[in-house]
Amino acid sequence: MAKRNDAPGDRISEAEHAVMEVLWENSPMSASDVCDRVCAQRDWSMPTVKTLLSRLVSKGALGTEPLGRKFLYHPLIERSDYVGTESRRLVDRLFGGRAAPLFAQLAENEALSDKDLDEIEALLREMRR
Amino acid sequence: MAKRNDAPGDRISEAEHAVMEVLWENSPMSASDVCDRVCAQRDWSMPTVKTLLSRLVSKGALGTEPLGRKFLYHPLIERSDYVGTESRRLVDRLFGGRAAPLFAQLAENEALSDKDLDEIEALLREMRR
DNA sequence: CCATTCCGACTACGCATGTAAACCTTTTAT
DNA sequence: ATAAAAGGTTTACATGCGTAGTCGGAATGG
Repeated sequence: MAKRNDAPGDRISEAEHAVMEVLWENSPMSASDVCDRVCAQRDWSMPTVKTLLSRLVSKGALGTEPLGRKFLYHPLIERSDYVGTESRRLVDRLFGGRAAPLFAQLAENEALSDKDLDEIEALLREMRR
Repeated sequence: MAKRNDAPGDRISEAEHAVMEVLWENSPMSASDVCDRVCAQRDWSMPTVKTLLSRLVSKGALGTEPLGRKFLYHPLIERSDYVGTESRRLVDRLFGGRAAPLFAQLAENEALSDKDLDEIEALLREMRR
C-alpha cells in the first residue's frame, strides 16, 4: 500500500478544515458564500477565507469551476476519507492502533451519551452478523 | 468552566508527544536516556531531543529534578489526561462531539479487530450495569 | 591542575499555519 | 464612461514546530 493521502498534496490544517466543513455541507459555493458561513462561526475576515480556499485548492483538497468570472469551490476529497484518515491517525498515535482503548478512554471521560451507547451497540450487533 | 488544558501552558505537539511517551513509560529519566529510546524510533539527534525536553518543561508538561549535575525528567501531566483531551478534541472537531459516528467510521474502515469488538462489547455490558 | 567530555541553555533556520492587507482586473451602478 | 464593488492572486508577517548547531560550565580522567 502506498500513501493513504487522498489529496496528492499535504495535510489539511485545522483552520482549513473549518472551510472544508462548510463545503462538505453545501457543495458548489462561491468564496463569499463560504465566508458568510465560516465567518459566522470563527471570527474571520474575507481575506483569511480567501487564503484558506487558495491553500486548499493548491493542496488538491478543493476544485474550482468557473461560473461567469467567479469561481465555485467544491471538495475534491470526501469528508469520510478525511475523517477516516484523521481518526486512524489518532488511534495509531495514541492507542497503538487499537480502537478499544479509545473507546475505554471515552467511556471513562463520560464522553459517551446513552444515545452513543445504543448506537454503538446496534453497530456491534450488525457487525457480528 | 475555564480552559480544559491540564498543562497550564500550550498544547503538546506531535514530536513532543513522542518524548512524553517514553517518559510515561519509564518515569524519571535523564535526557540521554530519553534520547536513547526516542532516537531508536524517530531518527533524531541529541540536540533535537534536548530541545523537545526543554519545550515540554516550559510548557509545564515535564518536571525536572536535579540528580547530581544532571536532570531527571518526569511527566507532570498524566498520559490518560493527555489522551483523553486529544480524543475529545478529535471527537468534537470531526464528529460533533458524538462518539458513535467515530465508532462507525472506524468500523467502516475495518479499523476494528475482532479483539476490539470483544473488548468494546465487554465495556458496553459493563457500562449498562 | 589541565584537557576532554557531558550536559543543559541559547541560538538558528526553514516550513506550516493563522490571519490579513494590497493589488489588479472585471463587472456593475450611477 | 467613470467610480465603486466584487473577486481572485500575491505578498506579508508573527507564531509554532521540526530539526539541529553552538556555547559555557561542571565533571572526570590523567
